[in-house]
Amino acid sequence: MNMYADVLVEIKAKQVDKTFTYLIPTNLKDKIKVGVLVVVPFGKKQVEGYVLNIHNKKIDFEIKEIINIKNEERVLNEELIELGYFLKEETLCSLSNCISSMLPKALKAKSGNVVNKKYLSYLVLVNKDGKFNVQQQRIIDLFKNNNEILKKEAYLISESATKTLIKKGNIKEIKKEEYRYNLRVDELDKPKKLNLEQQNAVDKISSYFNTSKTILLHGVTGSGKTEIYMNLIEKVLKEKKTALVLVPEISLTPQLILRFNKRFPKLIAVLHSHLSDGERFDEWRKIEKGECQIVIGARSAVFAPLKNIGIIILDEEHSDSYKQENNPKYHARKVAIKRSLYHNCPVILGSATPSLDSMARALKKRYEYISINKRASGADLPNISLVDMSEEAKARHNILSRELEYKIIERLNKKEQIVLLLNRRGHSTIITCANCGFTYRCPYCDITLTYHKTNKHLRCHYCGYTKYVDDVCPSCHEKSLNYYGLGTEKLEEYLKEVFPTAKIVRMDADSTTNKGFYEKIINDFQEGKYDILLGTQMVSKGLDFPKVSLVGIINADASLNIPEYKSNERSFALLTQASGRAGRSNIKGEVIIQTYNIMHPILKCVLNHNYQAYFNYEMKIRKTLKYPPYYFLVQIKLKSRDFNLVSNEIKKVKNYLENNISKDSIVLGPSPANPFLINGIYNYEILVKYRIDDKLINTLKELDKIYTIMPKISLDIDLSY
DNA sequence: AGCACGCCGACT
DNA sequence: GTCGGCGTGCTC
Repeated sequence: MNMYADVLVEIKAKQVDKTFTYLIPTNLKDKIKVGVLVVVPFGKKQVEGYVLNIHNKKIDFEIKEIINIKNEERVLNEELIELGYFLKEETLCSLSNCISSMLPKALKAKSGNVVNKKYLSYLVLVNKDGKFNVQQQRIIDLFKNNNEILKKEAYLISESATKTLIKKGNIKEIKKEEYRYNLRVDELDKPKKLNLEQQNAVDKISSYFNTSKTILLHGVTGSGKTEIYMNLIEKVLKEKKTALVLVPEISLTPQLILRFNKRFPKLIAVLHSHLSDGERFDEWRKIEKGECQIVIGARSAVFAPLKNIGIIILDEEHSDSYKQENNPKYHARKVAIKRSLYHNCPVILGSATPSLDSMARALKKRYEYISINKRASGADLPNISLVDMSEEAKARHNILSRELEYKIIERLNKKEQIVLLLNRRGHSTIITCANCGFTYRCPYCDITLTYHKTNKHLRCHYCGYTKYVDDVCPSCHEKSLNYYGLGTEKLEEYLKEVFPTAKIVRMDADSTTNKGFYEKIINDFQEGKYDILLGTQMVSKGLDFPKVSLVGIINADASLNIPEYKSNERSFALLTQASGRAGRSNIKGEVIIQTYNIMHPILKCVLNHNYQAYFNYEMKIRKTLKYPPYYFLVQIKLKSRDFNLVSNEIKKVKNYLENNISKDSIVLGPSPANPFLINGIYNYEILVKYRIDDKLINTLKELDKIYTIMPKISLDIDLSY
């Protein structure tokens, strides 16, 4: 009987976003399974593709044969294929785009550079009898304590003697696969004794094992959530099931990985962006083969090919990093919940500052809700106070307020540590000529350039454009450039001036470009090699420094003033999380927040550690303005290098939407996106707010079709904006 | 995405 | 008369 395979060819274009049927040649019949990669003829070309289905239905059109199988091991299982279709529905991206974004580069169809397995050569003893010279005997003796030895070791004694023994048939060479990423663990950790609140949480969550319940675990900063997770994982392992742990990229520190490894030696596979393609490939296959029962990783690890999952944990569930910003624009939380339905296992959403979305669902009883109100160490939450910077600026203290400066000196004297948050990198953000008013702007984007003093250049933080700068104005040639706007570099410079004896380290995207720098800064700070750590939001996430007693937030307004509906939510989380770095162990913590908006309601909530008040306040706004979680929101962006084209088309998009969706849905815009010009491309956006709209998705698909065909313009839809 | 087919302008 | 522009449409 003829067998056929439905193959998804690896062409990302939407015009070929469907499977093509091929005849399976007899010589490949037992090798071709659902989920393997194959090479097929496609038009005049050969392309790679994924086998998504095998059947024997009669075909009424001409058909070609599969040329070859690329890899005997399959790269997709049934669940991942199902997830691919799910992603396509969620994001409106092509299926091949969705599927390839779930896989490590090495396993994607048609990956340019081939990633191979790594092998090590070993020797095994075949026959220990015979006449040997001294070197040969020493090699034979190596096998007294080992069944197999590394070829390298035998070569250390003598390469030629080793080869002679192989030739004589006394020993034999075998190749074994070697995984590239391995964490060595010298000491093991025993479970810590849980406090009452932690134990209650564990008990309650355990009662939802073998159900697909989503549970929001709302625990204050430092409440010991990691310990709860590890306790739960232990129970899951006892049931012979596996665990998937997701954390934001930034908190996937070596410390966290080590902590899990000490507790669960050899059971952990790690997936994050700092692995090489080879390492990621190896980690993936460890998981696929069932050699690791626990996966810990960032966003894309939500697709890890674990079987028989017993629990899925999303730590810091409010984090923006769970949303993929390029296509397919999925949210890891949604994928996690989808997977929990497949595996019939609970999802734990952990956070000190739950997203409004999750909290609203918890209140509606869609999610189970568990809260922890005390820090595990017994420490109190830090004291938070606000400083009015408009007063300080009058006293010429516009970078550090007198209060914060005084408190820093106090901590330096007591040999306690300080963390300072300034959410803006570079030195100065605006460079203006005092003589003629010239301001440096990016030639490709409509934003001002940021000055980076370390290498004396200006940089665009959107497109990466850089330009050297001297102190002469390019317009009037006077030496009259002024550097306004505070970034981390300038803050560092200022701190070194004010506290000349303090040891200061800066952590931001610029100081951590080299591999391992991030890790090194964290380690050094933890070991007390520095007194002050300053940086962007990198310093606010999940780090645990017991000796930090003071956190200073240099400019709380930066995040509050961003014109986006989520800016309050982001600000509350950022400020609360940053505050949570203070006083985590036995030293009382204190937080100073500097602001020009001393009356801002969000700041008041942060000040009082009052999540509930913040939640109520923000929900009221969202309700009035018809934003999520009361309404769903879709963002539609239209982009082109041709200003006239995109300005005309965006109006047509708006008309088309208004005529083809429910009358109850609200179309906002078009308005220039922020920023309007990026890298020479003009960006417009339209937002659609809706509750129930059964016409919307099809209308969006139609629009998508129109603009995929139209040249020089592209449409971008974000369904979970 | 590629690549062929196809129908109109400017050239040896 | 032909060479070549890129609009349209198909790929199992």
